[in-house]
Amino acid sequence: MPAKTALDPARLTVAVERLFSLLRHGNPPNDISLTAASTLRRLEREGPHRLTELAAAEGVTQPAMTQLVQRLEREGLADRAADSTDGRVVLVRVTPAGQELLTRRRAVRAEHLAALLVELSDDDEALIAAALPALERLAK
Amino acid sequence: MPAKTALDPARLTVAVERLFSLLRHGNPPNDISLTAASTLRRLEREGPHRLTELAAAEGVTQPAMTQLVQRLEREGLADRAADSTDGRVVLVRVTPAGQELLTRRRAVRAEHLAALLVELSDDDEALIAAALPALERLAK
DNA sequence: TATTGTTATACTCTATAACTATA
DNA sequence: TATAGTTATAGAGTATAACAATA
Repeated sequence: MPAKTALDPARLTVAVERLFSLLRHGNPPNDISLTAASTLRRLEREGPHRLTELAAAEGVTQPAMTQLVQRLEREGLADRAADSTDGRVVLVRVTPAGQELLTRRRAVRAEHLAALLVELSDDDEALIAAALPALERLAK
Repeated sequence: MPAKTALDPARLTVAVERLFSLLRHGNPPNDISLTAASTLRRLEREGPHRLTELAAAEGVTQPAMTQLVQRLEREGLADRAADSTDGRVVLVRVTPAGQELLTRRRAVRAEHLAALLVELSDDDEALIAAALPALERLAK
């Protein structure tokens, strides 16, 4: 049990970039974007949001979120509702089709990552499993 | 030391996506793309490559790599050389400016990640440090 | 006036299809 | 013909600036 192990941020950064790239390239051909997936997950997890809230939460501009929601709407993954108390506000919601896509996407990615994991030693897998909660806290 | 800890691929996938997103949003405004960075790193690590090799290694199409190299060239981060034995071949190389950019980028990201790490407990940091080599092997 | 959201415009990044040049 | 690479075209995804509607 190491008391104070040095963690090299540059190495972790590169590892995260490479892992993400690997995961992305194992995607189904028509996978949605990172922001689209993150937005749908948020809507699933936390319920309907205003457009402005979504843009801030996802770290994109308001126009970018307008367009993202338009794409999600066009694909039937999200829809909009009016706010009864403020005529300016748009409430974005995930649709059942959007929820199904998230479920399917999780299954595909799990499968892909599982395929990568079989090439890893049990020890390595155990180390990653042990660090996963810490990584989740780091990712906030 | 757990003998057989279950590692949930879906959780790891989401953690990687969120970490990547976090790292990306902490970037300097004019950061190069994931593929551009990965390509430059490869050229720095392994020396000059053909365009086709780069495209295959980075998991993008040949036209996409043509355009990426054109952008890198325009920004002075890479250049092209002819192959003396095959007139069709283009050899792509990282320039000194490209190497400097990689160095600077590593420093910036390290700083950003370090800022995130101060909010993490020493135990969590140690767990991640312990898992880092395994993550690097997973990312191949 | 301030807030919420959209429209206009431009650039990066990617893909597929069609093409050119060399082997 | 096959291989290496480019050009043409289209769409996603992002940004900033200007605008419209509501509060």
